[in-house]
Formats: sequence, structure tokens, C-alpha cells
Amino acid sequence: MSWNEERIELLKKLWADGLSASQIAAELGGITRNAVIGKVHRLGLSGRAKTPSAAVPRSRKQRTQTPPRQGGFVHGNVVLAPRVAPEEMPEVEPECAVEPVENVVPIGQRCTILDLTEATCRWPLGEPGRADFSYCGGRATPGLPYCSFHARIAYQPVVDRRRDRRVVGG
DNA sequence: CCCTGATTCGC
DNA sequence: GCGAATCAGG
Repeated sequence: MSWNEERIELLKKLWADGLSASQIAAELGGITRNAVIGKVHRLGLSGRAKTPSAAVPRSRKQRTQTPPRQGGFVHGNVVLAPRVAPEEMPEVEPECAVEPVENVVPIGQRCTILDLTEATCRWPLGEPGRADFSYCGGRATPGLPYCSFHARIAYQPVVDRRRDRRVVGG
């Protein structure tokens, strides 16, 4: 991999956005965090305003409004998906109100947070903060933040096992 | 032990 | 210029 204009621009943006060197390396692909740091220094843009992750763990108490869904949050004008750990992802039978669309994005073609729009699936993949964190990036089902595949998981009815009946949406 | 950025130095 | 190795730290 080489530092073409495009990759340098992305590097600058991601660095300015406060992403860590390893995160940037993962986004750019085929490169290590050392390479990123080295390049950052050569470009003379080391020393950021703040490093969100390592910075002061700001108390996060005030919240004027309740998020639309539990765990949901906002990036720019895009509502991101609530996170569900891979272990917690249930196997889902095709019982879903969402019309299936064949658009599942293969692993390896996942997108970064910068690629997300209202039209892309915002299903998070991997651990936030980790270098491999990314998003599905598939084609979102109209009106939903997910592709049809992840919409099935997200909106799978929750079953109250005590009485074996549904307690939440469907 | 996980991670962070900074620096050095051979290539 | 590049980046692995290393350092110093959270």
C-alpha cells in the first residue's frame, strides 16, 4: 500500500476526527498503526486537540431526550443502530414484517462510519473502539436503519418465556 | 494485558 | 519517505 492523495486525505480526516492510529489503519486497510503514526508526523499534524478515547472520561449524565431506541445514538444526521453483541445475536426464522432484499454485504466489504448514510445499513460489526469496528453498509430497507438481513434480527419479536407470548413488537 | 501516541533509525 | 521496533504512558 502506498500513500496516494486519496488515502492521505482520509487519513487527515480520520485523524482530525479523533480516531486512533490503529482505527485509522484499519479503515485504510493494509497498513499498521505505526505507518499511520509515522505518516501523521511526517505530515506535521500530530498533536490533536483531544483524544476522545484517552481524554478525560467526561461524565455523561445529562440527556435532554430519551433516545428513539435503547442504545441508539446519532452520528451527524444519521441515526446509528443500537449495538448487539455477536453472542447475543439470535438465530432468526424468517418471520418478519420487512420485505427481504438481497443485499447482504460480505465481510470484507464492510464500511466505515464515514460511509454511512440514511440509505446504508447501520448495523454495527465488532467492538466499538476496536480497530476492526465497522458497519454492515448494506442497502438499508426503506424507512429502517438496517438492511433486510439485520432488520430481521433487530425487530425480531421478544418472547416472554414464562408464558411464551410476545411482549414487544413484531 | 489491553490500548494509546512519540520517537528512532535502517531501509 | 516509509514503517517496524521501541519507548513511555493510561
